Amino acid sequence: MPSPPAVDLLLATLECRGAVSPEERALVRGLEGSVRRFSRREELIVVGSRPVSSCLVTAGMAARVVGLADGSRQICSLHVPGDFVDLHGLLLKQMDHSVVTLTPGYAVYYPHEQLREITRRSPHLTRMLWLLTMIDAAIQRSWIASLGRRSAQAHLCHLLCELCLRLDVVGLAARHRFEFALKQGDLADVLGISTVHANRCVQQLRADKLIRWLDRSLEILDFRRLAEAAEFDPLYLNLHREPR
Amino acid sequence: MPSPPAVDLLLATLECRGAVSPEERALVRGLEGSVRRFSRREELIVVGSRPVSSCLVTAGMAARVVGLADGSRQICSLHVPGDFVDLHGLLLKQMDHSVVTLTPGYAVYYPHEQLREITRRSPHLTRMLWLLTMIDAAIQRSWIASLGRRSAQAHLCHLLCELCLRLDVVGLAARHRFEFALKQGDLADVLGISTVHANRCVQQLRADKLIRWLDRSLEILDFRRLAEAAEFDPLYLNLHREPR
DNA sequence: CGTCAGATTGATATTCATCAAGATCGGTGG
DNA sequence: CCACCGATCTTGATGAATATCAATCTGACG
Repeated sequence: MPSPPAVDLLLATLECRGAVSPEERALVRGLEGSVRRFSRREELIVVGSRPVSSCLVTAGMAARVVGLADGSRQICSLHVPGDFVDLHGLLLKQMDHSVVTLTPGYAVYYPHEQLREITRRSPHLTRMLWLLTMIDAAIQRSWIASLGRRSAQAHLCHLLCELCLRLDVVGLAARHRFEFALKQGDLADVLGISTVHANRCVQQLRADKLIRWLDRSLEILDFRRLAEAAEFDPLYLNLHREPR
Repeated sequence: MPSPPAVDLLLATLECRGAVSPEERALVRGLEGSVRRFSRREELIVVGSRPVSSCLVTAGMAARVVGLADGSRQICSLHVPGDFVDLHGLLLKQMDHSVVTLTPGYAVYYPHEQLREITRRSPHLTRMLWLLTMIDAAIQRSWIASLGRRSAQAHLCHLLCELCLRLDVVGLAARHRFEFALKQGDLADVLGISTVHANRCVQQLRADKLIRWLDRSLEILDFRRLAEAAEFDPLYLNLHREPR
């Protein structure tokens, strides 16, 4: 499988949030990144490094990871196709966390110089890139709320609702069904719980007939009930076009 | 007590992260905001609203809050003098959370139009404002790591280390001593635990002679040990000037 | 067939929540 | 001045959520 068209994914992600003019579209299409194929458990970006390019996922899933001294780790964001994993590296010079892959896939690295050029040429595109990083931050806030105040069970429901909508933006979640190739251990590192407990939460969702999850493919059987269990409100994903 | 000079605080926050040229300084000094005095438990920004200005705290402490249906709430960021609480409102149109005050203080509201004008006139200042929002996001990531993988005790240690350094940037934490007027219930909403448990964690820090906390004033008695207990690494706060 | 990673299950231990009751303290009306 | 009040802090007892440890089970694959 070759790498999916990176620029189309990026445009889909942008256009879901606001209008993109033909000139701006041309600017984005002018980006030239280097494609990288990855397998599971590769380090796309290393903590402490000073990247000179930003990494867009085009297939598969990656995660930002903070490692603790006792060997445990916390995943502080998940990235699906169309996501800029480290656009913030354009501003923050030194990485305070790593980015690792959770599944096989593809990524494209765009040199910061090209992105900076875009910020010089188009204030509106600059705002849209900034907006992408702000949506990222909004997702992090919702994760904080889940970690702090939701049960592990509700947290898992919330996560699945979020992923389904985010994948739908890039056309990867038709009929509430999407590829979900995480190991349960990775899921535990997202939810901040043990692998054993993560497994029990998954079992519960299966028993409640809320999801079907077999072999890397996950289907949400009843989105409404899942969203209710999680008090899920998609407002924070900014899935509506705003006037410029 | 009158409102502290807002622009100086903002400049201190910016200059701690990078150089500001005289012209840029003039641009910032040209900002005209409206001052607001607040007491505890006021809502500076209401969830669901569409702000037309961004709010800079100049004295006291404010927090972004997500409320859950069962009446509980999670604080997903704390804001100290010099912090733009909702700069992201410039990009994200509708607020996905509220901002409430945790202590009395002052805030200044800058109309988005003025901020947008800055982004038109100075690409470098734009990047610095963007950087501020990115530091905010980095702090949120570290909170996620604490919520997910640290004990409540270590989480509290980490929080106090962070606050001490952030307050030091604006000169409000000389000799590891700063005003900390949160109620223990608010602290619990930061840490994602119950008030009772928060109290026990505080007691423990007192018993270990790591802090003294009396009457709104908190002193860190042994920063090094506190940082060790938390595995605190200040890298994420970006407290070093980077070349433009 | 043996091996290995991952999923699952059961038993037990820790952490933290909840409930209830005092203790403390500043403010307030009489 | 003093009794009272509400908010907050503190402490103890008990229960629920989650971690940890240890097996077993499953399927992919050399």
